[in-house]
Amino acid sequence: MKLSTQSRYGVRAIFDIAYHSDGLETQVKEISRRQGISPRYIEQIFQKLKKGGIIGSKRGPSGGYFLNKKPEEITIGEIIRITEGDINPVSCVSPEDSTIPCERSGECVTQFVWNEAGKRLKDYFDSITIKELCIKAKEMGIKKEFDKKFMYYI
Amino acid sequence: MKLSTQSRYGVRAIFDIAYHSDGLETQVKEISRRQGISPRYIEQIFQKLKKGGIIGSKRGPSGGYFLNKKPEEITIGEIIRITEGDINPVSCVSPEDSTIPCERSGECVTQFVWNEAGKRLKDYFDSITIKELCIKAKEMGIKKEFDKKFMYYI
DNA sequence: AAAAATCTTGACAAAAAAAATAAAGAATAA
DNA sequence: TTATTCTTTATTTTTTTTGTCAAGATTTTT
Repeated sequence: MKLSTQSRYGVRAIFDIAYHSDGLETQVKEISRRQGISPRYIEQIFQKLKKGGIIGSKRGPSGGYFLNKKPEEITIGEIIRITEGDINPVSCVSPEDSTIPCERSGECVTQFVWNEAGKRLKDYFDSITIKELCIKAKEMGIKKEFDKKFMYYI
Repeated sequence: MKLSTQSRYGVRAIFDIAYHSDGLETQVKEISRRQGISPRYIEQIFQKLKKGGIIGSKRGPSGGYFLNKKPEEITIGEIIRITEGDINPVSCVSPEDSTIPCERSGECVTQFVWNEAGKRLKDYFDSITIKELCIKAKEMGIKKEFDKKFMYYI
């Protein structure tokens, strides 16, 4: 009943881009340093999130990953669906597994419980956006770190 | 984000005792046959549930496992807490892991999200009892199977 | 008292999933 | 052209889950 680290890290990485770089190009290296996540692992997670349409990327110097949508348009649920596969406490009620429905479907009295639990999780995760995390972060006093490319020495 | 089979099987096994044997002594063999779960595995799960106080046991012929409480007093949440350890989508907010709180606690903006999600799951699972599963089973037309020891041939 | 049925305990093994690392390659900016 | 950064695919390691085994203890039945 635990979220995978890909989901947890994924949410934090997306938040990181939104909070520290205003959603603009951010290098894996920077996210890795700020969030304490292995850069290689972030890259792996970001490939999924990119396919999922949440982020885009640009190669080369001053490249990086950026948000494809505004923070208020990205929900936690959206991220988790991509990193986790789906949001359901059991796989026998997952839509993507519907090709192989549980063979006990007709006699399984617990099915509706798992279904309803999944529904509640989805409802909650879909109601929280990255923007709200940013607001929360500000409240918590987490310092914004501007990307070096925006810094000028005077 | 999936429940372990121990949790799913655990709930079904408890339901089985309540539904098919009215909560009285039921042999692992019978539960195994009805629910399609390996008898050894059921035994393993039942050891936890026994320590958790949900079921009791009696050895020897005509022995078996029985419910220590009425079906309406056993919640799904109770069972899952025993089989799963706790009900939380991440371990950094789990009470039992509080000895090793996440080292990023102060700066982790996602913590409250996982906390709240866990709370919603708990609220739901704690609101469903085994009795309700039994009612549901009757509605679904699942046939009650009386234990052989209550059967007399006339 | 003996035999059969049933739970008990702890260890063990197999399988699956998750987590993390690696390396060669392609694109881009300076 | 070179350094930087993402891309792709593979591999390795670790952890968790799932399941099995066997010897032992208890109780009922005969």
